[in-house]
Amino acid sequence: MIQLAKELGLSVSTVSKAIGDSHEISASTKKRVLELVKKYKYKPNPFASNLRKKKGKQIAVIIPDIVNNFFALAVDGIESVTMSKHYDTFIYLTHENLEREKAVLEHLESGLISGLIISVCTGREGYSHFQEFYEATKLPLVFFDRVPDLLQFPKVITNNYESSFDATVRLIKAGSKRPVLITTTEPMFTSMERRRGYQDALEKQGIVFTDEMIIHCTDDMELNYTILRKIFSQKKRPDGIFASIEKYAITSYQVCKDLKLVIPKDVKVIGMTNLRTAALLNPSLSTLSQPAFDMGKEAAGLLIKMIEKKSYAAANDIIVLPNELTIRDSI
Amino acid sequence: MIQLAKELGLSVSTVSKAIGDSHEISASTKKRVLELVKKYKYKPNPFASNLRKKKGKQIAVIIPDIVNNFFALAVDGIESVTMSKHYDTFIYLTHENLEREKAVLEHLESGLISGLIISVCTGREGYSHFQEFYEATKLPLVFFDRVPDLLQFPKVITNNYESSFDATVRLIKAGSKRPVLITTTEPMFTSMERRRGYQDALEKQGIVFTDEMIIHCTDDMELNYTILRKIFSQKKRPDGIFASIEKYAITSYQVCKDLKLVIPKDVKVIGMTNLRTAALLNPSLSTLSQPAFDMGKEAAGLLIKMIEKKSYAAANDIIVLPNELTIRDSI
DNA sequence: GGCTTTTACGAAAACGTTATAGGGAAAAAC
DNA sequence: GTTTTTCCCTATAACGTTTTCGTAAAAGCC
Repeated sequence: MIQLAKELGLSVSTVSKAIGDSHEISASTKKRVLELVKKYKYKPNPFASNLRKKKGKQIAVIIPDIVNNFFALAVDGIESVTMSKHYDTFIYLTHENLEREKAVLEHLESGLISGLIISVCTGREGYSHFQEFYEATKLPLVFFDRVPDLLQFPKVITNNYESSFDATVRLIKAGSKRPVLITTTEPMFTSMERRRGYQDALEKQGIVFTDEMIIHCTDDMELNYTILRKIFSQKKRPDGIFASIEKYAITSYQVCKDLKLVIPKDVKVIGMTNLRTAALLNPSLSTLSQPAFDMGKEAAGLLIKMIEKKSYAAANDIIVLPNELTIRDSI
Repeated sequence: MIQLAKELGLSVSTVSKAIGDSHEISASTKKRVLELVKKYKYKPNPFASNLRKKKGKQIAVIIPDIVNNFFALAVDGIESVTMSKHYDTFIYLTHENLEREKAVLEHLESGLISGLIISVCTGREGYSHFQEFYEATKLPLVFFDRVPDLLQFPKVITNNYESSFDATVRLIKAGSKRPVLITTTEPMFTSMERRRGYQDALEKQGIVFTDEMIIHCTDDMELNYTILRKIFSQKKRPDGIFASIEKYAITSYQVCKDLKLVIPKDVKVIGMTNLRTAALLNPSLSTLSQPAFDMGKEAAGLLIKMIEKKSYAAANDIIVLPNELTIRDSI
């Protein structure tokens, strides 16, 4: 910039202001400056700029996993916004590891970023690190999908309860007398909402709920297979599945295939998933899918609004987007 | 830091050096400093630090797409390395848009990062922006998978030629008399290598190659369906498919299903894909899959080595990893 | 014309680090 | 006993911006 100033016969302050499009600078000077900027492809040093301004145009995204269509789509949505607003996006993966999540948050307390989008890892304890992060930095935080239900932060979620209710009703109306819910052992707000929807649907449809109708699966695909196979080998086996997690729908299919249970005749299945190949499975899988891309977009939009203080009210916003039920051949 | 220095009765320089573990500082002082650092959870301001040191611990990843198992896995691999080395990772998506790719590169000339990992978007012209980026910044660049074959940069690729050769041979040995290659209209180094492997395998196996045996598909899934359906409706239709791009395998399945062509009896299929659901398709899809996670790991490892100048020789490294052929029921 | 206000620019300080050069005391070397 | 070396530490100047404040000239006002 000193170079530019010298060549233009101006001071660095003037050049800086011209680049920043300050009203203090005349149109003619701005034009002269910008021309030279273009000529030399000059780019202000972001570190110097951020240091002086005490903030930058960088945000971070913390998610459990990227090898998962839902999160990949969400990141896609986030990036589409940050790109258009000229923000840079850091990405951090926790792999469902709470310690890792805490470590990333602590690292970010250094002030590297101006805002943060998070989908928390499994487990419903230990939300305190988010609160601490906020106290320490006062930076805007936006949660999406996997949100800490007990904390007061802006969130982007889906209508898990209602859509799970609807999906379960569809299973029952399609003829399932004993539909089970496959969920995770890990406590999560989203799964609890889905479970509530499932149970309320049963009640509404006059089906008696028993504890065995909730099947708890894990992160271990092999183990899940064993668990499901055992349950579906029983004489009084379930005749419907609401798989509330993507991968459990896949395992269900595997088990049914191996046990020669015909979908949808013997077992009706609806899976909560964003898999693009759902329509190509045999039979094509009925899905309850989340508007992942839009969730990312909304979260990023909200965050940037908060960063740029265009909307102070945003702080307690909770944006609810609808899940989409797509009925295919599996029910 | 001034605060810390005051409280310890030391100068800021001493504190800075103690934190930086400089040999100029005695062990006892270091201990005192680090204790207070811990107590106050002090984190050096990265902008100030980067500004003064003229470099930082941030790198960028530029890829065409994240909603694609291959790239998601690669990012996972990259992040696993950057995380352990305490680097921060920016992510940028080009969506196969060359202009976007150029814009990101130009943006990064500001000096925000210390290194760059790229998988280029389709099209084999216009590699000059990479060269220009390098000239302007002298920053280390590592390419993976989609590499600019004409440029001298370190690369992480797979044995596309050999593995495509092998896959084609397997198709033929499984009984296909007229296997076709489905590839993209967009020129890319990887597809060209795959095509070479395919053609050489045909020749080796004594099958006469004709131009119609290369089927060009696009980014438009609807159009691809139409193209494939037309070809497979002909009386003299192909009896084997080597789908060299993930999504084309899916469309192939759809077309076969709709035309009531039985896989593998009527048509044998091998798809180049990292889809986790390949085994669940009907019939299960034989795949040639890329070691995406490892490619990401290698690329990030190489980049960080170059950044930290531990290995000057890295600059012209080309790391070749093997693709994996998994034969399932589709051939 | 004398007054205030506005416009357009520059000087200098600040942002929070790290690197360079330097210095004083203690230890080592002769 | 003097010189040299080593060990710790400090003062100060960067790094490249932005911002605050000051000011001269131009413009507006009666």
